[in-house]
Amino acid sequence: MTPAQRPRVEGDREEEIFAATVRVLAEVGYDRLTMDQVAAEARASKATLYRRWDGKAALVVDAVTRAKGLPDPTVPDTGALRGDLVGLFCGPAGVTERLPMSVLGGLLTALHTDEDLSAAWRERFLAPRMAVSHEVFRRAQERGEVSPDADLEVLGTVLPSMCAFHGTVLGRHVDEEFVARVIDEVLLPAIRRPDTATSDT
Amino acid sequence: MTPAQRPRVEGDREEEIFAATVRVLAEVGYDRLTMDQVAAEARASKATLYRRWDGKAALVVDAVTRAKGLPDPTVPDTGALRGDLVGLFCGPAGVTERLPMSVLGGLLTALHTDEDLSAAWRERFLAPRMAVSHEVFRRAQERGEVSPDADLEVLGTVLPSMCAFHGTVLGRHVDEEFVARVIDEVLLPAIRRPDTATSDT
Amino acid sequence: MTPAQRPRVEGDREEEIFAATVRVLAEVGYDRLTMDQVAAEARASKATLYRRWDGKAALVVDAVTRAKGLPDPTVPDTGALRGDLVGLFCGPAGVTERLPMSVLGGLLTALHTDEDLSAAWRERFLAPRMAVSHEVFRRAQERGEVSPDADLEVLGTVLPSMCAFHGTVLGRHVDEEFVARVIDEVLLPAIRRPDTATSDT
Amino acid sequence: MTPAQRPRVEGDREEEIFAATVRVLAEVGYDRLTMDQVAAEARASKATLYRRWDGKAALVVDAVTRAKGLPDPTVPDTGALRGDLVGLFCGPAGVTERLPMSVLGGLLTALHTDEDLSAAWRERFLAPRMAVSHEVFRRAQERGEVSPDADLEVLGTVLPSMCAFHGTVLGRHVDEEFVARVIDEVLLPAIRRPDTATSDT
DNA sequence: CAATAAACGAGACGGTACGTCGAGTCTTCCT
DNA sequence: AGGAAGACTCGACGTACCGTCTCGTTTATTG
Repeated sequence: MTPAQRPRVEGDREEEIFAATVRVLAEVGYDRLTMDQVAAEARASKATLYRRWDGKAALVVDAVTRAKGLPDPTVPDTGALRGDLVGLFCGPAGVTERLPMSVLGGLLTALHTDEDLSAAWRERFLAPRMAVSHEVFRRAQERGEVSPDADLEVLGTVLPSMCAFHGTVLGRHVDEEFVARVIDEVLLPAIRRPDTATSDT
Repeated sequence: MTPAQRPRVEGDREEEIFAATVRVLAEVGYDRLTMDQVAAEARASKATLYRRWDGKAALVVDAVTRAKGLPDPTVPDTGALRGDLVGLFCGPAGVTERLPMSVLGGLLTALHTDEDLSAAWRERFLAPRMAVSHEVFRRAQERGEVSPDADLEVLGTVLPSMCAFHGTVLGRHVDEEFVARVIDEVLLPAIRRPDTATSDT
Repeated sequence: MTPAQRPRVEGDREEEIFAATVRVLAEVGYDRLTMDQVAAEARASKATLYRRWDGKAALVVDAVTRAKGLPDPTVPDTGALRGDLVGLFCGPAGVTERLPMSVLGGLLTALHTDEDLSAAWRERFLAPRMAVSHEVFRRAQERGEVSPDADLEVLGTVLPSMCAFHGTVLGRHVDEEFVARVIDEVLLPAIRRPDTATSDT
Repeated sequence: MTPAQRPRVEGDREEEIFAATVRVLAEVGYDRLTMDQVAAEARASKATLYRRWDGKAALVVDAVTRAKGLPDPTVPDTGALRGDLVGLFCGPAGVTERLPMSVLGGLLTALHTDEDLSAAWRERFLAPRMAVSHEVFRRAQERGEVSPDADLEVLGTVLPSMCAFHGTVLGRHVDEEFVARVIDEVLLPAIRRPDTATSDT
């Protein structure tokens, strides 16, 4: 048998459970993930899981949000809006990986049902990413790339929305080409500075 | 004890089951809908449901797709892109109703898992709606409202994407004001004919 | 397609259905026999089966009772009780075959539940066999082999009872050796004429 | 065969489930007993039932075999074979109660199909009872009531067989009168000691 | 350094929904 | 007109997963 599995320091244990959760998540996707499977993978008991989290959805949200090793969205600074956006969405924390779409698709049901969960998801996962995106647009606006009266809140949502739609509803793979296409065909033309939008793929 | 067991015409039974499915769907939402409930509502047996459909998701997709009485997306013709889009998205088959978002959110899990189902969903539900949307843009292009070299495929996806994102992921209500905002702040500026995009809210 | 399946004369059709029933019965036993299987085997529709019989049990009872080709219990006459009994129970209509026990075991549930069925079973299947058995004892009594005040009703039930018990409850195979043993160790000693019971195996 | 598992208390839960099973069994009989009903009666979940038992038949066999409060066959000792047999078969664990026949009839189908079940039934239910019966005969033989060369195995089966046959196949009620009749008309005459068999009803 | 309370692994449990199966009923179409 | 074909309702089956619970064990903290 394995040598004595001692109760860990609180933070430690959570970390391992998060890791196990993300591992299972990546392997079978959200809806085929079961609590028993996570418990087994983490050599934990289900009681331990439910002691800390409200349920499967809460655990997954927490894991996806707080697991170590998960890439953080970083604010790139290429000096131009286009480069910043491509870097942000196609980087390590971007949407071109398979996992985010799988998780998002599976969570939607739960998000729609559970208000607490929905709030947690928005605050911990969405908000930081939207903030980074917003920051990118704000800087572009400062540089004069974006019209001063542009609606940054809406513009900042275009790319996430379209990536999510493509990845989940349309079931197509979200790659850099798609991201670039949205930027070039929708965002740059829409920011009302045609002179800076002449760059093409 | 058999209340009016009328002879069933070809496909009659399906109609009734679809109706019952949509009824339950509207009442409790996708994830709280159970096959037993649908069976009871339709005075059908579960065997009948499973004989025709692979499961809950397949039944719901079929029902949402083929049930009589569901509003069809119609091509409005107001003579201007903005009016057409508002009419399309805020009309009876639009996205401002509560049902479509509830259903969409619940289905995504299943869509992600089952390829057949996903295909059916795209072909029967999405494709017609996307076609209508595309048609609206095509006519606007003919009228000269939209630049001839605009990427209609991407532009036509902007509004559905953003409505779906707002309604499901962000959990906000999608109303006419939001639709108008997206049109005015993103779409019209992006179509590269600033002279026709001067209309404001 | 199969060539025209014309409606048959009533008795004819029943005969074929009985044959199919017995065929299926012999193959899979009573409890694994399904009405669909019988219908398919007989190229009949289930409606036809249920038009004539009350259900599975009734059909099987009727088939086992009235199917052509099934051996009838015949009254042997060897001049001695022992020979008559062995001939009766180990002959073609005897209990040493596999089918009767399989059928009997399966029917018991239904017999216990349905009074009509139970009556039919007793009248059509049991009664004739018991009558033959009784006749054998009566003749032995006339010959003086059996005491005049012996209780023929009980004695006549000993062998069927014990064969049924061995075959169904104890799950052992009923063969000629067992029949002979019961006759020699129980019946003959019990008929109160020790002088005629000295014959041993 | 159950591996030493640990419910709340060792075997506690099983006891309750057995009790519920026997209760339902006595109320509606074997074939109208459903697993859901037992689960409800025992406030158990079906999963619990199926975790421990293979199905309805296995549960019932186990319950009838191991439930506390069920009367055990006890070896009476009246000093005479006749009294012992009447006491054994008409006592609290005897065959004159309604339940045993109802259960036996219902189980036969399953016993015939499932070999494991059949073995369990024979070992746990039949064997102890047959052993008691055999013991009664053995003592009678020691006392000289029964001929030393009598076939006790067969003789011990006569009464169970005939009671089972009467109760299930013939559908007649098995009462003390019938038991006495079999003893007096078959068994006592057959034991080859006419001098001790002169006792009449 | 032993005693104790907290956290834990293991996994049985109640509950709910699932998807399947067979009995028996019913309609339609065909001959 | 009667039968074959087979869809239909009903109800029970056996399974899967969620979230709760109990038990015995391990660990960190106290007396």
